[in-house]
Amino acid sequence: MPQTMTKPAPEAAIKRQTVTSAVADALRRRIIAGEYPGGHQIRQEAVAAELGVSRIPVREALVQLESEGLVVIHTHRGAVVSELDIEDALDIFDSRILLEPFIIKRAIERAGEAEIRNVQAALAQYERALQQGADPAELSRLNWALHIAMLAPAGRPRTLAVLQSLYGTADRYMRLQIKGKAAQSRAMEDHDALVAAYVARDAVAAARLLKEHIARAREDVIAGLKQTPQGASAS
Amino acid sequence: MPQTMTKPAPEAAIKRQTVTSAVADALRRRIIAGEYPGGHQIRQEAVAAELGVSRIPVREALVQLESEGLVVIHTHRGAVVSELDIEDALDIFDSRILLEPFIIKRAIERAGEAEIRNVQAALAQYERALQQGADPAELSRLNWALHIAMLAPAGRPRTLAVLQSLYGTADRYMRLQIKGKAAQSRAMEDHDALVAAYVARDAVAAARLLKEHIARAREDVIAGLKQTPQGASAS
DNA sequence: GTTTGTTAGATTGTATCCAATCTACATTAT
DNA sequence: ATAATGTAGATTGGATACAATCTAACAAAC
Repeated sequence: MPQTMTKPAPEAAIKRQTVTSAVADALRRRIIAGEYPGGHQIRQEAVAAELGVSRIPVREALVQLESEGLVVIHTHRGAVVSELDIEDALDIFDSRILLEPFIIKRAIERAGEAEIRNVQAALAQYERALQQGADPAELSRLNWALHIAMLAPAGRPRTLAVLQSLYGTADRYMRLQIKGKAAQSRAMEDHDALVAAYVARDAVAAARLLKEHIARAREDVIAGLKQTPQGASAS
Repeated sequence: MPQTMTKPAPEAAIKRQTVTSAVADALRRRIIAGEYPGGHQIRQEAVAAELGVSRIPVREALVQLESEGLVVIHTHRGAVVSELDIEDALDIFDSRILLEPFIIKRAIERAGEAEIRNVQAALAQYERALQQGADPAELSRLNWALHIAMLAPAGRPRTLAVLQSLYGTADRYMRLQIKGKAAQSRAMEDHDALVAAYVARDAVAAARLLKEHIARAREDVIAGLKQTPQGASAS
């Protein structure tokens, strides 16, 4: 009998880069950076020519982005970068406030030493970037990486995917806030306290701090949306 | 200065049926019905030939389905129908338990007379179908329509979309349970009590009942998964 | 007998081309 | 002048064709 059992599931299968995913990354970056502001029409032909590919991968990338909530596709009329109004922001942040504290409690219960160290490393990386004055895109990426590091040990990949999508949708609108010095220092305090509770394995405190942290981010984004009703483009 | 012209969209824009969306519907139906069991490889060419279309809309439909969690696409190796294990089920139902009770509270606060009547109508339609012995697909559709009718007045379309996706992913595995007479009568009791609280505008009671209702569905699905480790195909 | 290299077939990824639909402008009738 | 209508250009949706990659079977070497 075959004792040389073929591995039933490698489980670390590499996700090879394809043109479609590369285009999706490029478009996502442009939308989040504000290069394509809300309401902007994305012309398939233009994107294809600019990136030196055909329109097929561009279209498939747009289908992906629509599922992420970044664009809306109207049949025969193309893809438009979706706009976030205050209701949408409340929608997104309320869901995060419900899901993330629950997940972090479970994560703390299940996190091993290695996971704890990952969280500390993610925090250190974030603060280092902050001190070095990294650009908002990098800061946002590292901020979310910290959240992921804290939440991932819960072993809830589907909920995590939902959260990632929600974060990505609101990300554009957090950039304006993330620049403010006041918001930066407050976020840093939040993170320090949160990671401290995490390392101490105080699940209840961590859940409460995370909830408050997200609530503050929500207020920041809403305040920003109120004074900037429509997405201002970044030249 | 534009004062408040944030809403130029008619908001009832029809979503014209395209071949891609038709293919997505067909594949979704087959997966949910168990015609394509978990682990089944979906061959683009075969689907295209069978539906009389080219492979392009099939590919775009698969990208959509991947975002819904129904399939997993491996580069150069095709799309495989995703399987639900017990961890996934817990993942999905825990998120629903967190989100739906919150949303229903908000919905009850904002529901008008017309929305209340919609809920009652959805319940009546569900129970009528149950008495007439409708097939599981129809029952599941009406069950979810009832949930949507109760949740929609909250005005949280993004959260609702998330819930729809979560429901759709677990839907396949609820079919087996939905056939059982015991589960059916219990679900009917749940629905009756829930809609009664909804009509009485008792938000707290409705949230509690909904939470318990989803928890019971979760237990049913988990029990089913335990005795049927892999998705059994429906001939 | 096991393992490694090779090669043919199958399957997916992408480019090119054609058809269907939309948008904008010009024309005409009221 | 205004509104309705028709037509041309632009843009997206879909089909066909080709290239890249994977899978599996087979041969050769240890």
